[in-house]
Amino acid sequence: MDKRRNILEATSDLIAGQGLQNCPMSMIAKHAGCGAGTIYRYFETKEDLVLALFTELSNDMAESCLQGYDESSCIKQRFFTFWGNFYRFMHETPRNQTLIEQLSACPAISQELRDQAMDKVIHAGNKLMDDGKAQLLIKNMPNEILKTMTFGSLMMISKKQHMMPDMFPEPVSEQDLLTMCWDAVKA
Amino acid sequence: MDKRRNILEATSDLIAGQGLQNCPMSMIAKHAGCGAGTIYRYFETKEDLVLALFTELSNDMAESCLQGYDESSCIKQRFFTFWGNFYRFMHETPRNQTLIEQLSACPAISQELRDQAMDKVIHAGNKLMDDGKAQLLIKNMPNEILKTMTFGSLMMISKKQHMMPDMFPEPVSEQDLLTMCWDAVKA
DNA sequence: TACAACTGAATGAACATTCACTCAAACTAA
DNA sequence: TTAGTTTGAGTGAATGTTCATTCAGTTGTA
Repeated sequence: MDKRRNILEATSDLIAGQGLQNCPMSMIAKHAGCGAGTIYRYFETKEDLVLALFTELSNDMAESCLQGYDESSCIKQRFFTFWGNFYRFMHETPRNQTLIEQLSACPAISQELRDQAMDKVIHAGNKLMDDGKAQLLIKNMPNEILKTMTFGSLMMISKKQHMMPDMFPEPVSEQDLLTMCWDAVKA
Repeated sequence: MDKRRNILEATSDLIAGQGLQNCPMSMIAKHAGCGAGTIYRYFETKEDLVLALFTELSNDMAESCLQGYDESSCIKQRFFTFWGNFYRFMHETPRNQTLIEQLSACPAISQELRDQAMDKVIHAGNKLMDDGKAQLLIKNMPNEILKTMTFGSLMMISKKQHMMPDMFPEPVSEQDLLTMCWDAVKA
């Protein structure tokens, strides 16, 4: 009986399925099983709704990334756990992948909010990189570069697998992907 | 006096500046210095206009990537030339970066057209990867993975530098970025 | 009854597209 | 040459559509 939940779920499904442009409030209402006006009892505007969705998704991602992440493990182990979690979050639930993609291109979401949300995910990543550099296991480069390159390659590979599965006839090994990322950043 | 040219240029500027959503035909017409109706003498629909822009941009990118690319050089040299060209195309002309970003999220551009356009760019990349694997210099993995990961990381890093310059107080060395990519794919 | 939650038709704004019109250049016939 | 005629690029107000948002009315519940 949680209408707010229904509305957020419906919005997720529709944005992931049709794209942000092609999901009018009327359609969201229909999928959520309520009238269009009801949405406005829970969200002031459509922009508000999209923002709430983005915030929720970011939190989910942050939580996923830190599952089983143990800061007392060795650097390589931490790297594989953290980015493996991230990759699976995108890859096992393609809806997440598409949502992040769509919402990232949405002008309603300010760069500030985007950073703030992403920072939750990548904050632990900063410490990981710093520790790795201190142990001379990771290239001595700005964290922003190390993180962005890893993030970008995993994001793109999961996107492409999702959008063009034909191009990957044999399943792609997560280990192999993470090893490529590790090779890129390791000293 | 080339109206078509003017219209394409105006569209590029506006999409890069305001985003695809925020550039109505009326605004494009104004910037191109013509009436709204005139655009329809050159492009059947707005979608058509956007498609033409995307095709043109893809061709530019393909041409850029192959500048000074010599297939008789060694693998590492070819890798650095090819992907260095790609990175500079994005990085030196942020408009290109933003345009690719905006147009990639546009549902009007079919996955098919996108691949076709991208393939022009990355076709030479396939041979590069195959040659590299034959010489045991590059990891024995599907080309699609090797290319997508490299493409993704360079794309993301140039995007982030463009959108959030504050996060990169010191200039980022192109050599360092390419070395990271090379380390990721090398055997 | 009162009150909150809910509904979906109605409203108005934004926008792609159309089309009746303008006018300068090209062409023709004298 | 020149007056008359045709052509078609160019124009922008008008049209029709798509939506976000509102609100008068309905339903369910205490």
